[in-house]
Amino acid sequence: MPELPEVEVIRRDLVPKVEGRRIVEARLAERRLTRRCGTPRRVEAALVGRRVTRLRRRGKFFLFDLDGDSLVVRLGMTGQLLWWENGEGFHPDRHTHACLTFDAGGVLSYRDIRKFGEMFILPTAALEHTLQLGVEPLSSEFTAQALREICRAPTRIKPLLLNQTKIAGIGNIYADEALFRAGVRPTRRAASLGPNELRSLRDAIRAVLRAGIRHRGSSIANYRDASGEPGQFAARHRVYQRHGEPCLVCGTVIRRILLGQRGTHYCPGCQR
DNA sequence: AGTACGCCCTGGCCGC
DNA sequence: TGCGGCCAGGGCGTAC
Repeated sequence: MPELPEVEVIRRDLVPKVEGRRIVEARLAERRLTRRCGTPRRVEAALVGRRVTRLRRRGKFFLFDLDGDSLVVRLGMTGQLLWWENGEGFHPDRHTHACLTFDAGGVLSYRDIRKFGEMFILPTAALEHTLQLGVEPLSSEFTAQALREICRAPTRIKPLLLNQTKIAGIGNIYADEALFRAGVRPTRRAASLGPNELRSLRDAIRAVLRAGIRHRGSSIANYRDASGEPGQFAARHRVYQRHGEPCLVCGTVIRRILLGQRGTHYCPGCQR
């Protein structure tokens, strides 16, 4: 499931391929992709002939800037953005829902088994207002003080970390891993966290996201990078999907509970 | 305001 | 071998 690190890995791979390139052909074959706004035909028409000036990331969203407008891509649970140099080896299958051809011949395809992802176009100036995303956790704005403000809420800490309007880009895997590294139980009320815990959690969030990027993402289910390769970070998960196994730090059996309808993994020994 | 729950969607897995 | 049933879960809408 692509979260901030996976999106960032793909973005970095794609930057040298697409930045400065012009889109010569666009095909969207799935109506659901544009459900938030527009239609497949309108998005296709808005893409052809446009040059990608920059490829940015905001939370879990890709932003392909097109000189005034931006193509927004979110991968949902099973989305993949795959790059095919000169179109070589590209064969769309039943899960390939979109395909962009660039002026140098490269092809960017969008594949999504469960169709939870989306793809639409907005004026660049409207992005922030429309997407309603919180602070970027890897930016300098994400200080312990910023996290303290976010945590002034009666909610439990884990659902808060998953709230994209508070902090952008954290999903189920990195929330569980960050809480483990910070020694904080996912069921704790956010407002009950002390200064040391807030600092520790802020540092843990940044460390785990950076580690995820360094190891090219977590390949649970079907995450693949732009070249179709899996990431290596899942082997370094300390709690996520390790329930029933001993904690690597204290040996206590990792537990799995439901929190906000999400599978939640934690160590009862290390997390208080 | 938080929290619960259903929905979307498909492949993988389980039990029979 | 085959098939029904269940599960995962990001984000959103609805109800309480």
